[in-house]
Amino acid sequence: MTKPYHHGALREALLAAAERIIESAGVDGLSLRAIARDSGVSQAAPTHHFDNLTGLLSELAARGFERFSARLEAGAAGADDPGKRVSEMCRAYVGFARDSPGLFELMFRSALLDWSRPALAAAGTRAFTVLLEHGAGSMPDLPQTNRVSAAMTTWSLVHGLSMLIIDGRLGPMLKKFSGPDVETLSETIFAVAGFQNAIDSGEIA
Amino acid sequence: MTKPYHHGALREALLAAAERIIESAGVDGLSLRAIARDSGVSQAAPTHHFDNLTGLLSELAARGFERFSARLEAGAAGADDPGKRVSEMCRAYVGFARDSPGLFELMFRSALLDWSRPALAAAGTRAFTVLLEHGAGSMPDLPQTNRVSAAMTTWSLVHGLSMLIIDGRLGPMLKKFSGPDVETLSETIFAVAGFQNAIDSGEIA
DNA sequence: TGTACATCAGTGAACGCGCGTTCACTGATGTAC
DNA sequence: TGTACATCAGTGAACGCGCGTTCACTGATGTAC
Repeated sequence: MTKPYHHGALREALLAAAERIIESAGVDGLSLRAIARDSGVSQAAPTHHFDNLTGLLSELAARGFERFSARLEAGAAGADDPGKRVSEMCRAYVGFARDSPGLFELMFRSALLDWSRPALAAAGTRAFTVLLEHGAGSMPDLPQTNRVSAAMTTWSLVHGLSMLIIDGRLGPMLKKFSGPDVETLSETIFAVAGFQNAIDSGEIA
Repeated sequence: MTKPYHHGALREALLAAAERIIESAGVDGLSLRAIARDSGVSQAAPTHHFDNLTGLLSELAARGFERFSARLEAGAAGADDPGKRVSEMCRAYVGFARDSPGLFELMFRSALLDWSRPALAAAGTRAFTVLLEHGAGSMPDLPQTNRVSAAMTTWSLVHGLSMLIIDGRLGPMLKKFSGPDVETLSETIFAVAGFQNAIDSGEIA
């Protein structure tokens, strides 16, 4: 089997390579040249598929948000009690961040992305929609402001936890202060999120 | 007044320049050369004061953590009710992030820092201590694990909010979904943090 | 108080590096007739 | 079914850039006697 001159599916291959690199070398290790190298293609080849590095990263982030949304939904789908649903969604959120820390970082470092691209904007919006609908689904009668506030409180909580975990200093800090381990802390916070949601929805006065 | 050959306080000047650059060009715009340029000094001069870029950034981050801790303490000091104290500390946390987004990002991007440096490690630990003592100060009888959990829940919540605000996409998203504005949302979350703390400390069953 | 000398804190040129992007090109593919 | 030709998807060399760091140097400062 000889290498054909035309790759056939270089666009997909480049995105796959980019994800591989982002997870092994970090966001800052990503470059068009590294991606081309990893794909076994000349350094100029990517320009036939993407305007520039920002374009490639934006596409990668868009796909990341799609998978992220799907995972959040799958998490929420596994529970019917509203509080539990939020807890499970939070577990999915942090799970995604821990499984794909590089991709997660990319998705939330907007300086690297072009949010005016429709695919990315749509994917990002969808992720928030999932959090809003499943989190605040149990409070359809509340004013929209309150529903959004509740969703954003949940988002902030798990986003902060994810960031602190990914950054790598949370574990040592917990140890130093004789706190729980990361898993136990996460469970506590998932429970708090579910509980908080119950308060917001009026189930608990 | 002619420029003396010896600067006199170049070390301080370099750190000041670094902070100026980090806030105007972002963390990724920082380089030793840019710092030297901004300080009006040759590009090789910084090596007489810092081992390398990581050393300079670590020192800058350490000082950032000092100011951060002081601000958290000042916030907490302005209130005596435990819940209020936590709320005010959260306000200080987010306020710091919004006032110095570049510095804040640097402080929480450990890939850029050398946490084995004593000054940085001490400053980081101190920040957590402040959060722990003032947040969980009202629950001295609780097991240490619970106190740390409570402090970390608060930390996660405001850290997530800070990150989302700084990243710049929260505002547009709130608008798109007819949510509250950033300030109102922040106030809500500060209140939630105080309330959550009251629950954790056992004041509310 | 003077002076020799060590040390400190700068300069400016140069190194090699990886980067994004452009360019003229060429091989492969698809399509109109 | 053949064939001419346009278009597509690659190559490889080159561009200019900013970077961290090293080097031999020199001016300024401080100190021992």
